[in-house]
Amino acid sequence: MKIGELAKRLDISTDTLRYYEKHGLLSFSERNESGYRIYSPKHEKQMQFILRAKTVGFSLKEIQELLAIKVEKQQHSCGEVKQLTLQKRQIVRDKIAELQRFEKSLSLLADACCGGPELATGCSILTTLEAADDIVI
Amino acid sequence: MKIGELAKRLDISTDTLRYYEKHGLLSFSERNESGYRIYSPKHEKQMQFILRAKTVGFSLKEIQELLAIKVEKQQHSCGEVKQLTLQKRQIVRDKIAELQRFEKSLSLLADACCGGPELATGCSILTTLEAADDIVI
DNA sequence: GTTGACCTTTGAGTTTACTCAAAGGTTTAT
DNA sequence: ATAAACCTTTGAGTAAACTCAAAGGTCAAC
Ligand SMILES: [Zn+2]
Ligand SMILES: [Zn+2]
Ligand SMILES: [Zn+2]
Ligand SMILES: [Zn+2]
Repeated sequence: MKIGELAKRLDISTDTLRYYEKHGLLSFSERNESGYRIYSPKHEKQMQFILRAKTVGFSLKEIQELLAIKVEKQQHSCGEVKQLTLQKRQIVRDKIAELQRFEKSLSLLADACCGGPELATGCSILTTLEAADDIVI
Repeated sequence: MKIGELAKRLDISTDTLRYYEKHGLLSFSERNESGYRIYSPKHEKQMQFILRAKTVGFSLKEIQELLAIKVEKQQHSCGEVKQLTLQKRQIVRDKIAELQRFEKSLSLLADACCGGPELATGCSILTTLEAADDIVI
């Protein structure tokens, strides 16, 4: 299978496949006489792992760590894998918490503003952001 | 007030102040005979607006729009300001939703893994990410 | 036998918000 | 007078994950 076909099957671009190879995520493939990459089902499986890991929120760097464990399963423990997963979850939770603070502040701002066609001179959103005391957060 | 003093008062770096000026967020200041930037309380107020807007989640680009409205309040309506705020809130909500999907998937993965010192050969996290059918999401 | 759809590589651009370095001019303190 | 602590500009680097362009080789079809 050449790169175009694999890309179509995975619904990603050929650029992405070359990018993953270059960055150590996708194993090198064989090349035919013309230098074209020739992929096997093993490569497709590996890509599915990568894409599934992305789906659950892992970054490419984190996926690299998972892959490193995966190819040397004998050298690693369940605990290591779980730790990576829990670490990631904590990062995600922290981001959620920050965004929820944003959401709350923005809601407070929006609720206090009439949103009408009046001039923005007295807009409570602007005046709140100007205000010296932090009402917002 | 020179740049170092303003930076200290705002607890940001002088680089950041120059960066904001260069990118159209902070108004140009006067310069003294030596070419040093000299800031007035007006500039400090403006920076406080910017920093407060950042605190509630606005990006620098969005803050530019807010500032554009703010300096020409007569030309703009409350509705415009509220719309920017609601737009931002929607972006934030979408991001939260995505992260919550991540959080759920990661929790499912973590809960299914024993996390012990066993070899990772049978780790359910790895096998789930390998699996052909999408149990995860 | 040439068009068009593939494939190759290298290198640069995108986004966001800074951060740092280099090379130099100015002010303040001793 | 000289060292330390400021200030200036320009330009480059960072993270993350691609994405695109240029310039060219390969292959199948008509
Ligand atoms: Zn109003
Ligand atoms: Zn308003
Ligand atoms: Zn286990
Ligand atoms: Zn496990």
